[in-house]
Amino acid sequence: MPELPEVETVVRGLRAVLPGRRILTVRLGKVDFIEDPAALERDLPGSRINSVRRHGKFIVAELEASTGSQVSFALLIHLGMTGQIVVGPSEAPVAPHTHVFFALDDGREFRYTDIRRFGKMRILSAGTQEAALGKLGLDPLEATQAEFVAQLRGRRARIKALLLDQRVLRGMGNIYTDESLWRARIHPMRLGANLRDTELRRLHRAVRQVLEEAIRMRGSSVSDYVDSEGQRGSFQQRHRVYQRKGKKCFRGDGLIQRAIVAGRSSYFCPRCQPAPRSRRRISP
DNA sequence: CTTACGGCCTGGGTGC
DNA sequence: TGCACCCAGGCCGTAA
Repeated sequence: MPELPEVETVVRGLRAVLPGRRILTVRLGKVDFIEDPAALERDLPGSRINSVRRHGKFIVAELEASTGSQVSFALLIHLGMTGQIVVGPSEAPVAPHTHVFFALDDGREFRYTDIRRFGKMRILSAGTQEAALGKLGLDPLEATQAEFVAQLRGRRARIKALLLDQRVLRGMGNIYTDESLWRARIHPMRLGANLRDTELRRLHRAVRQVLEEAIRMRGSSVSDYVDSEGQRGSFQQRHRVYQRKGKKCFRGDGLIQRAIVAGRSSYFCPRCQPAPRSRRRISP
């Protein structure tokens, strides 16, 4: 499942091959995950890719319309759960569930494959970019400790839900949320408002460490994630809690538990990550 | 306004 | 062999 480190790895790969390239033709398969397929077919052919960047879990390719016109727009891609982008020779065999093909001016082809089609693709004109991306919260790697703490302090939702909320922090998903909470020794059901500042600072450090290490290891390949060169990541070898239910905690004798928190399966060590005092429903 | 929750989309994996 | 069921991330509607 592509989260921040996987998307960052894909973006770095694309950045090595796409800037300067021109899109010659567009071919589409199933289009139900594309906001406006006709816009892709209309605007992309002849356009030039100026840059590629990551915004949370989104990939943003900045484009310039065909020769001379100077009109700039962007292609926004979200990989969802199973989205993959590969840039390679146009004669390479086509993977199943490949629904987008861009022929590039160096003879290669940009392909988007997405088994479940939970991904999203849309064209952003200059005016709509802020509306599409402005709602997102802090980048967890760019946020200072003070900004991070300020964003979570006083919030009454569970810390797991807050970390997953893209309006609070952009880019965290289920894996890195659980791994960060384990490192910070914070139970996923704790409420933001009940965390001490020292705990929030510890969490900030844990989030940064986990994400940075995961990026160095080119992400986690749990099921089918591969980067733009078709390479798997290796951070799954460093997972301490994710999908380790019943196994021994790396820090002691605790056994990793699984529970649904914020509607997501969550893994944690009940010994290192003490549960909040369960003051349940007080309804009459 | 904030939070919680259920449902929806899709299809591979699992278990019976 | 078949098939019901689970699950994933984001989003939306609804309720408290």
